[in-house]
Amino acid sequence: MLELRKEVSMGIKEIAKEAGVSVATVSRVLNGTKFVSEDLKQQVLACIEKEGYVANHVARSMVLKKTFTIGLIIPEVSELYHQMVFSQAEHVLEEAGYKVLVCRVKDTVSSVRVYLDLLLENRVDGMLLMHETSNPKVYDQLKKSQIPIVLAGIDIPDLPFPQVRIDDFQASYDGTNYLLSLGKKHIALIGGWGYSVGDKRLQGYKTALEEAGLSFDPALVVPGNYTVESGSEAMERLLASKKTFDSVFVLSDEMAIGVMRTALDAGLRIPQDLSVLGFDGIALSRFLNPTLATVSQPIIQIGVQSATHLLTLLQGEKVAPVTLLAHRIQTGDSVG
Amino acid sequence: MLELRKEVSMGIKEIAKEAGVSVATVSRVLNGTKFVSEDLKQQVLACIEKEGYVANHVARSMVLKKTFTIGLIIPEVSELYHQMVFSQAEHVLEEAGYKVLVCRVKDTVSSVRVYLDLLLENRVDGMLLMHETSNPKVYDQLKKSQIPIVLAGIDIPDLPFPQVRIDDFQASYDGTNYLLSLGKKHIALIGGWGYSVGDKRLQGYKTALEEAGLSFDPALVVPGNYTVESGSEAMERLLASKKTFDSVFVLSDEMAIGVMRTALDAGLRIPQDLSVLGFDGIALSRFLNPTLATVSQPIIQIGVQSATHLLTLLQGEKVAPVTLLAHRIQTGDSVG
DNA sequence: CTGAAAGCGCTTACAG
DNA sequence: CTGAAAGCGCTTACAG
Repeated sequence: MLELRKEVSMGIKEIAKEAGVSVATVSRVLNGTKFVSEDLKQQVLACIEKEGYVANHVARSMVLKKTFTIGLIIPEVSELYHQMVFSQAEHVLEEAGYKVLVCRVKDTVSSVRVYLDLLLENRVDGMLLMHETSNPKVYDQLKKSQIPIVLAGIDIPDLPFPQVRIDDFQASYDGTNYLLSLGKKHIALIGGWGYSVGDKRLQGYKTALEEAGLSFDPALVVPGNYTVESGSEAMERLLASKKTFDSVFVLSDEMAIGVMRTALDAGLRIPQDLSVLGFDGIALSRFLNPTLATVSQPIIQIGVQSATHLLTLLQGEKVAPVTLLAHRIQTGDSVG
Repeated sequence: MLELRKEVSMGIKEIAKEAGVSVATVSRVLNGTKFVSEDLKQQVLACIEKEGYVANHVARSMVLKKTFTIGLIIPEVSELYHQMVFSQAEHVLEEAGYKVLVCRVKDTVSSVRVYLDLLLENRVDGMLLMHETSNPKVYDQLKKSQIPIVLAGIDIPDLPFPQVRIDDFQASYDGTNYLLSLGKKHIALIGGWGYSVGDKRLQGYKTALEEAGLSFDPALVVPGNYTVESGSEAMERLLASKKTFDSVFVLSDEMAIGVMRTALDAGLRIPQDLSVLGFDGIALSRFLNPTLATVSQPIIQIGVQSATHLLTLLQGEKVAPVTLLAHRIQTGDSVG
């Protein structure tokens, strides 16, 4: 019992007493901040080892005014793409001694605000934003937050934070042209609208059609929320519309999985009856049946670069306002 | 400039001064811990609003000796299954006012120790362990840690912490019998060995074969690390072995995806030439082509239940040492 | 090189 | 109902 209580309450002060030194000295050997004579250092280290002392980083954070924690705001849907970006970013951050506090946002606007408060109250040193929001109040709060923030894979024009992403207009334009180049005339589009990235992709699609002299048919544009399930539902809606289409451009690979499943269930052959082009280029895409052709984002780079930028900001230096990374068309058997 | 400096350093003390009350009073309206007269409360609230005061939870954590943070140790591979369990657990924890600090372990033993130190130093209130380790030192450290811990989906017999999981022996036994009941005679097995859950599944497989009067062929048992890629490689190894097998039991759905891809590339028809049975029952399994038959874990329940148990422990109450949840066979077109 | 002491921003008995 | 004051476990000028 006594043992347990000691275990819990053991602090720098107790160590200092046992080692016969001051707390300042213990702190110094713990952090290596200043030279401590070898013998004292050994005494302290011995006591720390003996008592199984575990440093208290919350006390440390308080005086340092630095928590070594990065807040990450990430949408809960579209697991695979965001997970991969997150995973890469986390490695970089971890390497630099930072922890990550993840906030997975369910799509409502209010919850972003809640998470933002949470992160700010917990005094994160910086934030990585992977989720667009259109709430002006959240914008204001972000601007006032006084901490380094990087937008990864998204574009919020009103926010003065560095962005790391692809050119979504161009990527969608290229994807659409890829289908056009294969002779497709009726290209359906599935994605999420009403926010910057989605809308830019919609524009890229429209522009490509226009330049090809094809008319834009709103009935071929169906919303989806980036989950497999929503891809499936969007495809059902397209089939139910009785519209003619020879291909579908799906703005996430996960939705494309749902689209292909529903198409196959409807008796369509891919790509003979229907070509399916995805977006993201998740690792899984190459393992699907048929393998998925997709507009591939440089996922690893987005993660690594946005984290690296954040670290740079954390050191008080500047980074480019927009870092545009290259997308590319990944071929696959789903298009032909 | 003055504005900014105020913003940053604004604390409870400044609010108190502005509102003409004591810091104790501000603290009380902030936390609702004690009755404060309506007029004082309004004054304080007005100042907080006006100044955009953001409470400092690190200071709060220090005095409360409670961080409202849960540490989660999760393997980095096998994203989908663990991600789903994590996602569910997080919802429950978040609902109860806890944050989650995620540590994604790359499979080495030493890194578990690093993460454990990290979590302990940051004074997490409890931990959810989803990653088995066989390092005795880590065991000791865990036992001495004095905080509530729950094992989610894993089984470490030497550790006195509540477990929430399926019966892995039985699940594997049932899966193998399912294939046997369809007349399969040569069942290959792909999974990860050398730790409790994997070994139990191997035993279930062996026992089922034995009871069926079939001999166990070590050459049909191939290791994989639960990623899609490793499933693919394992299948390549099986094909290269020139062994005869009519079915393969793959101990994660993600590996099964890799297995199917490689089998298809080799010209095998699924399930006519080869039946593939997965394990986990991730949401994606129903969208694959062919749809994946799998031994389905109650993923949502594992996540919810383990988090709920942790909350119970956090309140000082006890929970059952082992909570066994039901698995079931999910049929699919990959088996026939 | 080492120590005494102040202070980080809160909460909470303890008085009044 | 409200306030003065101690204390949570550290770090770091400031002296010596």
